[in-house]
Amino acid sequence: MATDALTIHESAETTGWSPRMLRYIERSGLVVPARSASGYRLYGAAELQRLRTLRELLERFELGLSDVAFAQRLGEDAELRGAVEEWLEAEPARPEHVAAGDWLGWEQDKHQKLLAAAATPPANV
Amino acid sequence: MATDALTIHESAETTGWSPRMLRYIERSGLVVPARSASGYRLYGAAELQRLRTLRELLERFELGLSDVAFAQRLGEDAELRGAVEEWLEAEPARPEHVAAGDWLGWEQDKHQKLLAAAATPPANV
DNA sequence: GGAACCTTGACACGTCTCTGGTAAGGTTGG
DNA sequence: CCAACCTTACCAGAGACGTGTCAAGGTTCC
Repeated sequence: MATDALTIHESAETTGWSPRMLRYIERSGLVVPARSASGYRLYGAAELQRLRTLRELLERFELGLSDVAFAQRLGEDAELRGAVEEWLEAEPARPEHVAAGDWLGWEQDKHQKLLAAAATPPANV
Repeated sequence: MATDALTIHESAETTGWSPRMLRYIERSGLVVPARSASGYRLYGAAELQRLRTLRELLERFELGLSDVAFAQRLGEDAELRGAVEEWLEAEPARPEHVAAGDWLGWEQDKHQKLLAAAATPPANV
């Protein structure tokens, strides 16, 4: 039945994660494999790739699974994203070269940031 | 600006945080107050407001300081943001062809639908 | 039918987050 | 000068995160 779908142990070997962690990652909502009729996890090529890149991502930036999970939540929950964005935009006294308003512009669409160009950050204190 | 700047204890009282937490929040990079010549923390009106809204933000969405800190990091580190964004954009469990081995266990993903209908129509491949 | 898988659930341990303390020492202002 | 602030630094404890392991029970397949 399963064409190229791997079981959890096979997936573990090819991705570098442990079976335990694959279940944990699934629980955290980051990589959710399909299931066979009897409930076995089936990891397809997409999931496997995702698991490998996830590994790289975490190591490269020293992130935790919870960080990526939160980022995902940000991408899914517009209300949350808006609230966080709003809070962060009220940058108090941290003058970096940060473009306020643009940053969380993921979920691609276009690059029409009307407000970014208009409002100029205040003369910092 | 020495006029309306509060000390850490005063700020604690007006924001609801404890002095201890104000230092912790500063350490996490979320609200960094100015310092007096001798090193005393000086919270201005902007910081105080930020602290209050931070409180609301955390409670309203059940976030942790680390979550907001990570969001801030996302906003500042373009490379990180790009990497995370890229990872998230890769289709996670969007089964078009996965529907072959259909299983009944596909349950949650509830608010995904709700929010999809609410505000973020795009987000496709 | 039995070996070799898979599933969920639970115990466990180290580390981190979030808070609160306490201690040792500098600042401030009456 | 001294009380009342402030500072940093460390101990502590509940809870979450990241893993491993083990148990009891279904599936698969030869």
